[in-house]
Amino acid sequence: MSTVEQSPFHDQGERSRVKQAKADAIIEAAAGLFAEQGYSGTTLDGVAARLGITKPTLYYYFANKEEILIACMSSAYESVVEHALVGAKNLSARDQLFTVAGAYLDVMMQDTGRCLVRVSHLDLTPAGRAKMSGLKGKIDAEIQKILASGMSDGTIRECDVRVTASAIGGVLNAVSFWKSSETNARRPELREKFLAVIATMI
Amino acid sequence: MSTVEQSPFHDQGERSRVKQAKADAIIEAAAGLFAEQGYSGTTLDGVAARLGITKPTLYYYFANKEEILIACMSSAYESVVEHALVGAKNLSARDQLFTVAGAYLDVMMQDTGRCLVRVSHLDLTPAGRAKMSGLKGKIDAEIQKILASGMSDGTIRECDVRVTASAIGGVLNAVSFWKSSETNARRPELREKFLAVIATMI
Amino acid sequence: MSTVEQSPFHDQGERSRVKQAKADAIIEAAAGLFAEQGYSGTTLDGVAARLGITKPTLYYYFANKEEILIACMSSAYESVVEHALVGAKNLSARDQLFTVAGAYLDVMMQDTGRCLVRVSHLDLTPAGRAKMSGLKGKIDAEIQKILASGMSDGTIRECDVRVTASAIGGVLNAVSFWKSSETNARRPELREKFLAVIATMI
Amino acid sequence: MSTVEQSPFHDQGERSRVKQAKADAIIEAAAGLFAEQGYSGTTLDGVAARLGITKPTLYYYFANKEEILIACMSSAYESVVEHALVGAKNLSARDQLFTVAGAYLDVMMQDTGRCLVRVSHLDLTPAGRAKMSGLKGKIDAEIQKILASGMSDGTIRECDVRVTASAIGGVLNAVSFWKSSETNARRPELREKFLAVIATMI
DNA sequence: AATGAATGAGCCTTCATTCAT
DNA sequence: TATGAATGAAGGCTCATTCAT
Repeated sequence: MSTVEQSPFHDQGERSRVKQAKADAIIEAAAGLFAEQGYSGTTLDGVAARLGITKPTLYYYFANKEEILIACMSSAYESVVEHALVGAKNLSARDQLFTVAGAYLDVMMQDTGRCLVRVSHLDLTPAGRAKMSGLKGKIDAEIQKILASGMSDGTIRECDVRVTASAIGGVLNAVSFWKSSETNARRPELREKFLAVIATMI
Repeated sequence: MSTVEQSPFHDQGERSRVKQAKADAIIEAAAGLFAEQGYSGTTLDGVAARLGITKPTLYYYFANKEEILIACMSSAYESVVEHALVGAKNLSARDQLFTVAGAYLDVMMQDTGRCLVRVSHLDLTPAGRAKMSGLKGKIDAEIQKILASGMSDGTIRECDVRVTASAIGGVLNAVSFWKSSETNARRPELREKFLAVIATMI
Repeated sequence: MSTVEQSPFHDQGERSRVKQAKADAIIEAAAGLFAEQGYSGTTLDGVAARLGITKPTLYYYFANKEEILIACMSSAYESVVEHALVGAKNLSARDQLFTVAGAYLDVMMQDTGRCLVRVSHLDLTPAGRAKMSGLKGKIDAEIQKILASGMSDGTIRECDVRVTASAIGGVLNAVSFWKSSETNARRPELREKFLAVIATMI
Repeated sequence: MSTVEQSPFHDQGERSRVKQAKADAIIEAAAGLFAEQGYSGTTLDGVAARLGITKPTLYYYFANKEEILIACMSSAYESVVEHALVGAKNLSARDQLFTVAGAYLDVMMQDTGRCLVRVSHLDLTPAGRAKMSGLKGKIDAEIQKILASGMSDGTIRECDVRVTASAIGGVLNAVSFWKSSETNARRPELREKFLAVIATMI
């Protein structure tokens, strides 16, 4: 209609933006179902139906079911990494840990995050499992690193870093089992309360 | 009760004892596979193969695949309940919590316990899920009760019991993700270290 | 016929000439893939990719996948007919047979010809199968006719024409299974050697 | 009923004989369909239906569709090898060739043999293709060997063995394209006539 | 003239479950 | 008590084909 506002042809950016948006919609829909019904309990027909599209269309955006799950999980992990790194500099180790934990908690109260815990890594092929374990490992390693540096700068008490990191991870994962109706209603409050628990642990 | 107990034929008790032993073997084998490969990644053929029997034989001992999983999970839960209740009287709330947590940790370092966490409740039918949630809920409720009484008797610090119980559960679950080779080698040590973490939380 | 031929706009002739050239390119690309991977092993995506175009574009030139295969096969058959009929008059029946066989051998050492043998007629719909069987039948009938007339003019020995024609067809088809690297390198030699075999048969 | 005639339990031999018979029935049914409709035109539902069983049952006898095809092809090849080797000793090279060719022709007038030609090796996976090419190669090599020895003992005229073996193979394959109604009715006659053609070639 | 996007149709394969023996 | 054999049910994936642009 408006030949001035933009080229009559969708420019590449626009087109790929739309495509990305659709891929994101698939991720969101799939994550919701994975979290509700588990991975093997979720059919691609179900995912497609939730989006009002047909199953083969999913294959236009993703290679297969596992890729969709990996996209869900990656999206969650990336969200943690992204938010955790912003402004994480200049902070004491203790506060760095709160930053990471807070980011993790936020994600764990969303469907993509819930996939991380509710869907077992065992549902992935060895290749996919390696990929996801890599991401999970990065966060775990980051937490261990922070714990260690906190023991140096005195902001975190002495502990076995592997055990403590594992325990902290367990606490963070715990939120994902709360009913989404409750996490939706009390997100900031739960975030603070779980952070308070973490505070006692370090 | 039965004067026929010395009959030359296998009496009921003997017969059911043997049957129970075989059922236990199935549970053990299945739990191992469920923990290694996930629920849907485990086939009944695989379970049977591990036992050197054939698939239909499983149906002589269990109604269906889900029943086997439920038996695994129940076995784990019962082990917690059993060990946690022994001598849990007369203890301070704080020590009661350690008793329960310790029992839970012990279980979580075995295959049946690992099933509790590695197999998602989403893999169960609504009926089975309700049953398992009931058991899980009992333990969670017990922990909450202990926390509350601990806040009364002063052995546990003030906290939001639901959040804290959830967090403690998360920590306990975390052990189940450790490689079994490591938990086998360091079981008592890890038990103590994780209990130490719990100690900081309450 | 058309005075408009020098029009500044592409005239019909030019336009269809270009279109025909593109259709030929599709035939060539498809024939190569059909010969390498079989009919059902070849996807239209693959054909398009080999040409650097996209799949729907193929539908501008051909109604469907089968039409492309039919075009490949027809192209091969026509090449035989064309070359076999040129100067086939005035020859002895024996030499007419060599003419046809030689033309057939030439085609069978190219991709379109290979399609005739490597792709089964069973991959065609009944309609397409009838069409192709018609062409194949024409050549077979021609060979039978030549054999019969050769038995009359004494240049071909007595034989069961149907069986001999079938056998000759078998020999001709055999070249299509030679690796194309070898037929490319030894085309004239192989042509002569196979013709020599035919010579012994008649 | 008769406890004497045989053990009350099916003995292993009997059981596996029945199983083999069923597998053979599947091969026969599948070969017929593969020959009629091509490999990709044949569905396992179709094969099962022809046998009055259900699709999954096929998987009790064969690992997958390709294995069934391979069994068809192998059965045909083995039949050739088996019949060709019996009494092939002590014969002149020329007669050895007739023995092999005759065995091949017999097979090519049956469904399993037709699969060898009507189903393209391109429909097989690389692994399966290698296997089948191996068998095909063995027969081709045998023919070449016979041709060579025939050139030595003077019973076969001088020729390019590779080309001639290829041509002979082509002739033998040709029978498989004759309508089965006709090959069924004229089997011995066609056998002789095709052998007569072969006789002219060597 | 060409393509991005979407879909209909279909097939192979897997597996828990059953049943006759 | 145990198993060989068979099946129902279902899901992932592929691909030729269409259509709006």
